[in-house]
Amino acid sequence: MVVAVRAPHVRQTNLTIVLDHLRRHGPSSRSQLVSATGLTRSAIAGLVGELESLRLVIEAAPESDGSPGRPSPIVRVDDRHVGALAIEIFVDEIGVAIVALDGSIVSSMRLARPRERVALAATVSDVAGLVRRLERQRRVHRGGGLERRILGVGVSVPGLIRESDNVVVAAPNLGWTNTPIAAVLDEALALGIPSIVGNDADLGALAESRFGAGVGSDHMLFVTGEVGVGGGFVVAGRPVTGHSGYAGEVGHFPVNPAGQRCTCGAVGCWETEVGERALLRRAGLDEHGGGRAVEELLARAESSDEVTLAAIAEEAKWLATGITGLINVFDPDTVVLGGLFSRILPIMRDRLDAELAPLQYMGVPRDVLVVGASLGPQAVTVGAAELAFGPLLADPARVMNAGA
Amino acid sequence: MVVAVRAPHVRQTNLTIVLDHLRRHGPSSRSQLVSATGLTRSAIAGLVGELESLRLVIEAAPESDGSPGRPSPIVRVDDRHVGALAIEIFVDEIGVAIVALDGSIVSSMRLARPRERVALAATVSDVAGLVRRLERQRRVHRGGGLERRILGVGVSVPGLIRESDNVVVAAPNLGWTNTPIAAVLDEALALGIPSIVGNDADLGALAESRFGAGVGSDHMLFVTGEVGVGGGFVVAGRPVTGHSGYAGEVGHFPVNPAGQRCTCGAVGCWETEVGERALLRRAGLDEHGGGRAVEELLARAESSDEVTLAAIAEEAKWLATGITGLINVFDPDTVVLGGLFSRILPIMRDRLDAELAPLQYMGVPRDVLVVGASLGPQAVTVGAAELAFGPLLADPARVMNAGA
DNA sequence: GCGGATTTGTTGACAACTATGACAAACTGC
DNA sequence: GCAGTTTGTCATAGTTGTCAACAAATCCGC
Repeated sequence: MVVAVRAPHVRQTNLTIVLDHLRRHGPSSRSQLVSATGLTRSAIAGLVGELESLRLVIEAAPESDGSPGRPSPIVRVDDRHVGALAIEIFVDEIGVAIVALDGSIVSSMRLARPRERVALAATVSDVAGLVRRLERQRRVHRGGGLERRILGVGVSVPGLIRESDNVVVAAPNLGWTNTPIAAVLDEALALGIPSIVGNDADLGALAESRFGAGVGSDHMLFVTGEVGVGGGFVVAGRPVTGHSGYAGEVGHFPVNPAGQRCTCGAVGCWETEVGERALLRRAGLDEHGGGRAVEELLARAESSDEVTLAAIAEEAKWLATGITGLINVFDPDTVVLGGLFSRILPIMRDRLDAELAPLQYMGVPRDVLVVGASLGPQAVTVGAAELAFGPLLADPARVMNAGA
Repeated sequence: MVVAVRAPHVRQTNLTIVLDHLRRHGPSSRSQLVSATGLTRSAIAGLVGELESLRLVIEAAPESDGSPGRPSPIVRVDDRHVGALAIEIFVDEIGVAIVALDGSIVSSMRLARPRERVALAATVSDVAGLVRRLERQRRVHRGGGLERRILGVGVSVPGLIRESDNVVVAAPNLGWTNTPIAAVLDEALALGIPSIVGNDADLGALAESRFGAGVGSDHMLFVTGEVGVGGGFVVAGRPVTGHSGYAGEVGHFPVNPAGQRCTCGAVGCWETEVGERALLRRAGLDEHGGGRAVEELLARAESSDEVTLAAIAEEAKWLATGITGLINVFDPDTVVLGGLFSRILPIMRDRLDAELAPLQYMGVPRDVLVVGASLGPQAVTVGAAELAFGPLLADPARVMNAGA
């Protein structure tokens, strides 16, 4: 059912647009907001005033910029009063963080863990413990200072997430199947705020598009090399999630029918040719060697080891193959490479460009920017927080008035 | 610049929602509109009244359905007063048609043409001639009857279209490059209505999603087998066009690096393995034999010719490979197969299902419906008209009041 | 056939929001 | 200090959907 628009929706939408503009473009004067939104001065005054009373933005004294006329007050996002709890679940570690509305990480904690503790119960217990420690730390640091309202909980999981009920349908590396992580976590944390769960690559894509290398892009494709390969497509700041939220599983995109069998059962998936395992294998290292093996590989590349450089060149070739397919299907203006891919990008840049050039469709120049991610490992943290901030951004007044 | 929402936008949006609902779900009573949109009875009364005075809908007498209460008048799309001109440019023929607001084809004409006339000038001159003949026929048939206002011109071209200025960037089968078809056509037709150009596969996707096999689907993927392979993805009734309008070129999606060289220059594109040329080649027929060769192939399949059936089975295998990749990337709820694929679907159904089953991601059931297209060759006609109706659907009052 | 229950259309008062225009405030440049 | 320019503020007006009350049209049971 398509819900129609009602009169108050106008206000809600315009509040969102102003807040969003400030988050994306940084501090702006009121008059800049007027020209950016097309609204009148009075409308902007009302909207900024309401956001200010919701403590979501602050107005600073006008600064004269040398041009004639009365100077306009500067409005910026107020990063002091609200926050999101970002929870990251990886195979080898878990992390929790408090993220402010401007995307900055206020405080965070990480915990390495042995493979025996990846099961649901152990994971949730470890996360709850970490959250309690973070809370204690916050209380000490605050020292009578600011109370930051936590508005949402965003959870990153390396697996397939069903959007409708936040269930982890499959997370092969964790051994989870149909795991109701959100429900279990909500009970353990008892914060009274429902968690929202997302796929790690999708969250990375979201963060890069809003605060990282994808800022300014309309149609961004994010491809990240972790143990496997993940991806996400973001149109106009919104992730394309697909019917159930499973979109972006580019790792299992068939590129080589003569290739290797994938963990998913099919043959020749993209992630059998690119990503950590494929690269380590080609470089003659243990493909299950994890982070330590990757560091070894990068060191060897640094010292121009031939086998290693050849492996990276091969990686570039297959990366280009898949990216070409995705460009033909999605037509992005920017492709952001994350994770392992962004680390080896400087080394494989030339080869990658050379492989991409002739593969363009019909000789038509596609004008696609291929760049490395700029947020690094923090992308997932920020992305999880963005997920948690979703309701606030969609309807600022409702969310802020709810718990006040 | 994101334009903010203003008060009149509410009405515009609600008019669109009501009109759209009637087009998609067929005639509805006012009370059905109330529950579908969430608006009040008074609001619906106002909206329906305005659409009626714009001559876009008609209200029929209430029909009692046996339930208690006052019966509600039936509202349906008025298909008599407005229309779109759909122009289809193929390699071997061109077609023009008048399509009503409800998606029905009012009148149409086709013209087969020799390969010598595919150049821009000859094409436009042939199209203009055909449009004039259609106009004459309309005038005769009308016989003092209804005047149908033509609100837009939609043009289908088998090539890459730049959305921003309706230029055909590349149409290999026509030999066109950077061809400003819309501008030239506007001058030749002199209708005073700007043409909007779309890719044939994208238009087929749009039509199937609104009036064909994709009705009711939220996330539809359309894959059509013509000489090459085209595709389109439609989310919530809107085509995903990409940054420049090039999205959906699934034919040049790399599936077999050990395969054949494609006309685009790359190796192993999907359309080297599936589509008319690939199928004819495998069946031992002339791959450039066109429609006649396809009919021969279908006849042989009918009489259970072994080579032909093996070729179709191979087609099913490669079709499944590509579809799997697209499902993993897009997560559609429905995949609609068009063109050649829908014709051979009954023959390859079992093989296709068998190939698709094990290729699902991580053993998670994906619950994707794979169906044949239901509009046949009319899909492109209807899709071109939908493109032309775009402005009307986006703002009914403005468009109808403009030329009145 | 008749009255009650139910559903729906209509009408007018109301609320929410933005637009408009007049005026005041704050700055630059001369 | 004054003219010119830009911006904030305020009151008023216009548009649109909501709400509540009432009228209309149907079904059902008697």
